[in-house]
Amino acid sequence: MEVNNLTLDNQKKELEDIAPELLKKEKKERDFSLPDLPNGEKGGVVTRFPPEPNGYLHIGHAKAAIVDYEYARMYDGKFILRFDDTNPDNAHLEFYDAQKEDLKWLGIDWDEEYNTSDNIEKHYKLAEQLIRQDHAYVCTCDSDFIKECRFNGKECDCRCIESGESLDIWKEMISSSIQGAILRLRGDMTCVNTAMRDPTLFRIIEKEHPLQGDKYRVWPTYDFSGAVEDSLSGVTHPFRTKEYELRDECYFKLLDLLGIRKPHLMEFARLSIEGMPVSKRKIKPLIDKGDVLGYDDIRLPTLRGLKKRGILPEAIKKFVIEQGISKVESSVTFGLLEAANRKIIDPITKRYFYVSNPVKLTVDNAPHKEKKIDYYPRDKKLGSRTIETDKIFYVEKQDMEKLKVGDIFRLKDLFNVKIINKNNNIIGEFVSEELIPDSLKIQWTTDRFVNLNVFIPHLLFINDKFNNKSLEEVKGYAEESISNIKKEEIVQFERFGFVRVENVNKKLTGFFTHK
RNA sequence: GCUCCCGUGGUGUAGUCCGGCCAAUCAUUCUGGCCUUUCGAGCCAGCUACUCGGGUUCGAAUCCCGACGGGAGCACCA
Repeated sequence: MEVNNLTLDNQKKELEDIAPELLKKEKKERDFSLPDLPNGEKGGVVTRFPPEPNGYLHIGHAKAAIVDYEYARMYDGKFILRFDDTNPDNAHLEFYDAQKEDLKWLGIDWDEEYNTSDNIEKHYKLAEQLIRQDHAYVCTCDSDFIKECRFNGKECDCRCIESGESLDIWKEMISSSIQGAILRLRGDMTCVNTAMRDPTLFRIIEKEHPLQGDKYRVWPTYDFSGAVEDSLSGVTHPFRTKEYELRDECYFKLLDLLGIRKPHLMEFARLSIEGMPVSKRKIKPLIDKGDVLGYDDIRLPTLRGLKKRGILPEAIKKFVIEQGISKVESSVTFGLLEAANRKIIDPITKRYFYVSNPVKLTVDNAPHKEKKIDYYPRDKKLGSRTIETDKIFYVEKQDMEKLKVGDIFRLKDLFNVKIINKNNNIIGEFVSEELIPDSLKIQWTTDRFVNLNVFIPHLLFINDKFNNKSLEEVKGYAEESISNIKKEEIVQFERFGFVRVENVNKKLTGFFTHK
C-alpha cells in the first residue's frame, strides 16, 4: 500500500493499528559530557593549559582550563599546567601564583607544572638545528620593512645569507648585545596564508624576566614555543581558540622540520558573554579610571569577580561543558550561568528576611511573640532561628505602596495585619494568626535589625558603551541573625534574590548573585 | 583587499565527518497552568529553528557549487 498517499491523520491511525509503540516519543536524555576525542585512548591522553602569567584568569581561561582538565580526567590521562612566559614584557611574578589560586578555586588540579621559560636552552638548540638545516635565518630588517614584504610577498636580502653566517649572528644575538635581529622561519613569502610568510621564531627582548632574571635576551615567539612545548612535553591533544587557526600550518611545519612528534591540535571558539568583556584592553582603563573597583569587581567575568558575586565553580564547570567545544562564535547571556548556579545553590542556601528601602510599620495590638522559623523549610538540616517580635516592624516601601487602608496582608511566617493608616506613619492592626490562602506574604524585620547594603551588578557594557549605572547599591535592613554568618555565605533573601554576604570585622556587605 | 573559520528557535547547544531512526536534542528565556507561608525552587503544557538559491540522490540540517551574513588572521602579543 502507498503510505504516502494517505493523509497524515490516516497514516497515524494506520500506524496505531500496526505498531502503536512507534507513536510514543520517548524523551532522549542528552548527556552533557564532552564529545570523544579523536584517537583518544584510555591512559594515553595528555592535555595542557598554557596561560601567560599576565593577569587574573577569567571565564574564557576557565573554558580552556576546564576542557583541558576534563579531557585528561575523562581518559585517565595527564593534565599539565604550563606558564607560557616567553615574553618578559608581559610576564609578572604575582600572576603565576594568582593564576594557580584561581585554578584551584575552580577545582582544577594539575599533574605537572612547569614554565616555558625553563626550557629556553632547549629552544636555542632546536633553533640552531633549524639554522643549520637552512630552515631558519637571521633577519636584520626593520619591522616596517618586514611587514611590507609580508604584505607584498617579497623576500628580503637577509633570506639569502648562508646558514653559517646566520648561525654566527644567531650566536651573537644570544651572547652579545647586538640589537635589531630576529630569527625567522624560511617559509614561503608567497603563500596565501600570511602566517607562513617567514614568521618570526625568536626576537630580542632585554628585560628582566620574573623567573629567569637577565639570563636570556633572545626569546621564542608563541609560534615556536607553543609548538615545540606541546610536542616535547608529550601533549597529545592541545586545544586553542579559533583565532590561531591560520597558524596551524606553521605549527605543523615547524614540528616537521624539527623532526619531532606532532600532537592532534584542535580549536574552539572563544567564549564571550553579552555585555561582559573579557579583554584587558577594555577592562584595564575602567579600573584605572575607577569605574570598576578592581579585577574582583562583581561586574567582571574574572574568576575573582564571579567568586565575589557568589557564582560557584561547579556552576562555571557545568556552564562551560554545556557550551562545549564548538567553533561557532556566539555571545552567551549571563543568564545561562545564573541558571546553572541557581540550581546548585537553591537547595543549600538559608533563607533570610531582608527589607530593602525599609519603612516602619507599627502594629499596636500585636501580640508579643518568640517565633522559631526554619532557615529553609524544605531542609530542616539548615537549622532555624528564633525571632522576638513586638509592635514595631520594618517592611519594604514597595510592598506598602501596593496596599490600601483596609487591606490585609501577612508578615510571612508570623501573622496577618490589616492596614489602618498610611498617612505619616504606617499603622497596622493585628488580625489573626492562621494563614489566609492567597494572601500577600511579605518579609519583615523587627526593630532589632542590622544595616546591610547590597551591591547589584548590571551589564558593564550596553551597546559597547560603558554602563555607568552598572553597579547599583541598595540600602536595607536584614534580620539580626544574618550577623551570625561566618566570613562569607551565600544566602537567599526571600523575595529579593540570592546574595553573597560578607562579614568582615562585624561589617556586613551583600553582593547580589542573581534572582 | 587577500586568506581561513563559522551559519540549527529570543539565546546557547546536539545532530553534519559516515545522507534515511530528524514531523530535529537538551538547556535557558518567554507565555499559561499546578504546587508552594518567597517574586526562589519544583511539576505540567505551549510558542519559536536547519541563512538563501541551485545541484546530486528514491531520500539532504547532513554531500557538492554559488550567494549572503557573522567572526578571525594578515605582530619582533599570546
